Amino acid sequence: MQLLKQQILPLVEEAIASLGKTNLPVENMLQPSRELDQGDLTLPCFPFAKVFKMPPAAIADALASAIPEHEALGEVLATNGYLNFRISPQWLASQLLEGAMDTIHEVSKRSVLIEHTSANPNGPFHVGRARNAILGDTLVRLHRLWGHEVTAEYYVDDMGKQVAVLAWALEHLSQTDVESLLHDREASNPTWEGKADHQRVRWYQAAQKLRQDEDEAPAIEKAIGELVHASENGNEDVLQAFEDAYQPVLDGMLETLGRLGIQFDRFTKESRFVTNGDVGDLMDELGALEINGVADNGAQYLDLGARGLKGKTEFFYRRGDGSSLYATRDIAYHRWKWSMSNELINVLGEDHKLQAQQVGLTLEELGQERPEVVFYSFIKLPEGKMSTRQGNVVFMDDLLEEAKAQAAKVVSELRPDYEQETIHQIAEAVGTSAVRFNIINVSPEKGFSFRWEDALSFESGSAPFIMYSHSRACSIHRRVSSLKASDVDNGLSIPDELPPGLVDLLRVLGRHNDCLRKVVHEHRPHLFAEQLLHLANGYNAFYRDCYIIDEGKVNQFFYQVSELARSVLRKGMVGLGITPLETM
RNA sequence: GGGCGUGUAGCACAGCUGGAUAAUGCACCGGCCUCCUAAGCCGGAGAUCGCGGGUUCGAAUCCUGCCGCGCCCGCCA
Repeated sequence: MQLLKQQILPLVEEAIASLGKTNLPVENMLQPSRELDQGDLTLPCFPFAKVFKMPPAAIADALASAIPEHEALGEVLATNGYLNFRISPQWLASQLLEGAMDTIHEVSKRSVLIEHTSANPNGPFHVGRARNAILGDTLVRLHRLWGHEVTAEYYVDDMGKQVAVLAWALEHLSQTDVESLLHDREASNPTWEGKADHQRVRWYQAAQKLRQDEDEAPAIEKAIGELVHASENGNEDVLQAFEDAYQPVLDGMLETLGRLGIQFDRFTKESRFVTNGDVGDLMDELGALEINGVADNGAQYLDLGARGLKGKTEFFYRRGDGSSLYATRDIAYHRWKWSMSNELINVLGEDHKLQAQQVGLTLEELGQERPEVVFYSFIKLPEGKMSTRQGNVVFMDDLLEEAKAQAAKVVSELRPDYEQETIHQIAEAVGTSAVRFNIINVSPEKGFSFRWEDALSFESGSAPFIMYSHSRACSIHRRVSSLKASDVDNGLSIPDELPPGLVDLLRVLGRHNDCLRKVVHEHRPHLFAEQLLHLANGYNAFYRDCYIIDEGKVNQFFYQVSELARSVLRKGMVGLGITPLETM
């Protein structure tokens, strides 16, 4: 808890100096207490044992009696060799109500470019692919909450084989061809009939199937190869045909993301770096590097083994025919990104780890920094891997519909008096928020299993739990606002005795910005999800212990605390992409 | 075969820049609506932290060797 640490660090350092030593790394050792019932900050005294030639417990005792009284300190207790500091709840309350939470953000404003999602525009999002978007968008929101200037960017893969396949299929296959090729597959869900991502992915899948066919394949491969080649040489007609093929698909995908509250500030097309000459210049520069190598057919690569890469060390950036590769364009893209921002963050699936290494090492070779990368593992289904080919995927659109339907069922049971329109609004907010939370709640590097049961859980440990606490605070706000001024006690005095639920809430609030700081710097949004759960939990306990409106009179102190919690909850929810409903 | 990641209660997961009784949710058992929304609150039970060594006053956390799972090792994207 930084709030307390700032106050007492000098006291602790003096106390240690009084035992005869200075220059010990006290600042790092004074840490947030592991066990919250022990206190707020803890100084383990074991490492001091050798220095002072005393048992740790005796050191803790000596330090405890050497710490002077301080307004911020509730109690200082030495137990089992630990020196525990408990914050004064009254002091904490006064600090928080005076706006302590608004003032401790960093002064320097950074401009951060976060690239996420960047999925190939060839079909609808399934839950696995959507993890990228949810993670990325949450990072965008949390950085903004922290005060950074953020650009959210989608890198559009508008050239290369995947789009070529789609464009070829749309040009050469009729609807009848497609459906007969896919006769053994599940039909597409009629709900999404008007959505181009669900429609056109059938053409893509049909073409993929044809490419497996021995008789058909050679001619198709030749045609697609020509398209790819033309796109990589910047052929404008071909690029235009590609765009006509993928743009409706991309629009459909973005519609899904929009429902989740995910938006982008900029779309940058991959072909841009080919047509403007950046890729060509880049390849010339790479060719002049010391670690450059040339294959028999003229293809070029960098030997990154010389720069510490293990395994396969040759990184090819230029084909034998002189054209560029995906990673080459990615490097050109990164140099362009660096020209605009002082921090780059990419969100990538774990399958891109090697590629990210190659891009990063090459950027360093060119004298540029490497971007920070947040990798995530794939979401599995209980039946196994999520795979479009095998048909065992959960589409985001289907999940969102199901979540909304479940939520609507719960709302109409819980609030029978609500009108249909209200129920739908609440259900949409609850459904989308729950889906986001269920995914962001898990640390990115962990591959987790998607289960409908969890995704549609609206109880403790879910987004609706947080939303519910927030709506309680809103309800109180509305009631107080509607009271006559004479019923509101204007004096703000903090009582000597505070109920436990209130103290817990204050302490959660006191830790809130510590958590946000960590999350923003270490790119670990799941910890912020946990913090909001604690906050909601804390608010519920406070709500239980403290009657804000009692017998028609408002307790001003309680009300101020409730209002602070309401505001922190609301901002935090926005930070996670949870809709802050005022009633539910 | 090599590289990277992961393995924590029946299930799903926090904690992993070493610190005191391993946190949370689901499921399970018991209690709380004449009082600001019970999508809530309180209590209970449930864990050889994958297995074996090592470093340390102290290891879920660091090192090492096994084992399981995932991803990668294309002049694809």
